[in-house]
Amino acid sequence: MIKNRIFKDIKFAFEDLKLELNENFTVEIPNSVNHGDFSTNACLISAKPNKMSPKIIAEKVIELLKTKKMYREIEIAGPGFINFHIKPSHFKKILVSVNEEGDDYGRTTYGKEAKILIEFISANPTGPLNIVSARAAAYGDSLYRIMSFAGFRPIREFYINDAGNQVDILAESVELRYRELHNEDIGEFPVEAYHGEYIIDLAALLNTTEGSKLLHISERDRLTKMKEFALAEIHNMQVESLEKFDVQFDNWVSEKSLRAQGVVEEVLSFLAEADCTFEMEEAIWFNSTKFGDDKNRVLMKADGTITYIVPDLAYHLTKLQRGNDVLIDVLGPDHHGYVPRLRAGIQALGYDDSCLEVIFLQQVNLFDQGEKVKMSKRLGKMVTMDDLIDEVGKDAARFFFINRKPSAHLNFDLELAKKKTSENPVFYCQYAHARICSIIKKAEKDKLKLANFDEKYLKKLNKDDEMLIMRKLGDFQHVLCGIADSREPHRLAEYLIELAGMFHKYYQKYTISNKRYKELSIARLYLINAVRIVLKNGLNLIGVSAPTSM
RNA sequence: GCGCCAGUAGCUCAGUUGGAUAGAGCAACGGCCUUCUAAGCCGUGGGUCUGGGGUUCGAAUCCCUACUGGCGUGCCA
Repeated sequence: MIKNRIFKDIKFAFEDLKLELNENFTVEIPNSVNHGDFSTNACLISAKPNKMSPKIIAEKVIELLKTKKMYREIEIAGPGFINFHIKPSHFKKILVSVNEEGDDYGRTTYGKEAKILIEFISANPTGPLNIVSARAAAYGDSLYRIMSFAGFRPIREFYINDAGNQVDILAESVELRYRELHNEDIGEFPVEAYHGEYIIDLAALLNTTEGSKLLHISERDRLTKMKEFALAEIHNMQVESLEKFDVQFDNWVSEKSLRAQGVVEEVLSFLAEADCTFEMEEAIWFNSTKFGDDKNRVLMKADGTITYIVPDLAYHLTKLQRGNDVLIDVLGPDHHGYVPRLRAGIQALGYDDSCLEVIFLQQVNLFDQGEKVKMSKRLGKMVTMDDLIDEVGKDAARFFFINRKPSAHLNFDLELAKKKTSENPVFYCQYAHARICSIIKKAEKDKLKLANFDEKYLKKLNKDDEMLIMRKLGDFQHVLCGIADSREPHRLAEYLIELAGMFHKYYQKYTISNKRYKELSIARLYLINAVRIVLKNGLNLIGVSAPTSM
C-alpha cells in the first residue's frame, strides 16, 4: 500500500530530524489533480509543538524523502502541505497485487484479531421482521463482513426476547384466533393484542396438527402450548427471512434460557451486595443515578416479576464474561433513552462501560411514487422484510440500506429501487461488473487472453486515467479499515459507485480490447480485471451479488 | 421542560474524522451508438453548508446559542 509507505516515510523523516510529530496527521488523496497523487498535513499540524513554521519543516522533510525511489516529485504547497507524485511503476504494482490476490484482495490483519461482538436486530419474536429490522440486518451483517476482512474477529449475535409480557400477549392473541376458528364468540379483538394476519395463520397451522384438542385442556396449559408453538414458528419465520437476505448469525441467545440458567438471580444478588439497590413501595430499585442515569430504575415490581433491564443486563454480563473486547449494540432510534441505565448497570457490575458501543439506526420511511407508505402496527398494516425483498429484491434492498450513514433517517424509494436504469446506484455498480466480464469474454474470442499477460506489457499503460484507477484500487484496504474503525459501511457503497463511475468513463474514452494491439489490449484487460475483482469483493462485503452478465 | 439524532444544490444524499476552489446521483437543457453491453458517457445551469457568535494558520466539520424536523422521556420490550 502506497499510503502506508508514505506514512512510514514521514514518521521516519520526523524521527531523523528530531522533530516532534503530531500522530494525527493524515495522508490523503487530494480532491484536486493539481495537488499530486497524495498529500499530507503532517507539517501543518506539527508546526506548533516544534515552534517552527510548517513550510520550514516541510522543506526539511522533503530534502530527506527526495532520495526515496517511489517518488517522482515532492513539493510544498499552500500553507505547508506536502504533495507527493508517485512513479507510475509503483501504481502498476497495485494491479499485480489485485490480480494475484483475487478474492482476497483487500484483506488485512489491521484489526489484530480483536474480538468484537455485534448484536443486531434482536427483534421481538412476536411477528415477522419489519423494515427497521431489515436495515439493522443489512447494516450489522455488512459491518461483520467488513470487520472480518479487516482482520478483526467479529461475532454476530441475535438476542431473542422470548420471555416477558409481550410473549404472553402473543400467546393470548393466538389463543383467541384459535377459538375464533372453532366458532367461539371472542367478542372484539383486544386493542393490545397482535392484529397481524400471521396470527390467524398460526392458529390455523396449529389447528391442522392439534384440531380441537386444545379446547379441552386447561387455559393455562393451552396458553403455554400456544406460546411455545408461536415462538418456535415465528423464530423459524425470522430465520427464513434472514436467509433470503443472506444474513446469518453465529449465536442466538434466548432470554428464556438465560433466565433458566439463573443469571438473572445472580445479577440481582450481585447488585444488592454491591449496595446498588434499595426497596421502595414494595419494589426493588436500582440506584442507577449513582452511575450517571437520570433517574433510578425498578428491577423487581411489587408482584415479584422483574423488568426488562435485569435479563438484558445479565445478557450483557455474559458478553463481557466471554472475553469480548468491544460490544457493539445496534439499536433502533427509540432505544436511546435506555442506554444510560444499561451503562449504569455495567458499571455497577464492576466493568468499564467504555467497551460498550451503541449504534442507533434511525428510522426508515418507505416512499412509493413520491408518496409516503403509511404503516400502522396497531392495525397490523406493516410492510415486512419479506414484502420488501419480494418487491425490490435482495440486492437493491441491501445496497439501499447500506448506502446511508446509520445516524441518518432513511427515505427508501421503492420505485427507484425497482428501476433497472442508471438512476439506481446498485445497478450502476453491478452493470460495471457485468460489462467488464463481457469485455473479457469477447476479447478471449479474439485470442486476447488474460492468461497470456506478461508484466512487461504494463509499460503500455501510461494514461492519467489509468493511474487514477490504479490509485483508487490501491485505496481499497484503507477504505475498509476506515469503515471498520468508524462502523460506517455506507462509505463502501460510495467507494464502489465512484470506482464503477471511473470504469464507465474509461470504457467510453478508450478502446480496451483490439486485436491489432495485442500488448496494449492485454494490459488494459489486466487493468479492468483488477477493477472487476475489487467491485466483486466490495459488493460481496455488503451482501450484493456481482452478476457476470445483465 | 429535559435528552438523543438530523438540518449541505429544486429532490435524495456524500464530504476521507479540522485541510487547499464544498461534491455525486436524480430532475432541467444540449450532445454521443457502422467499433468491446447507450442499464453507459460528455457538456450547461444550479450553494448565505438553517441563522448568529466563538476557537485557529484554516471550520460544512469542534464549542456556545437560537430556530426547524424526527424520536425518546413506562414498574413496556
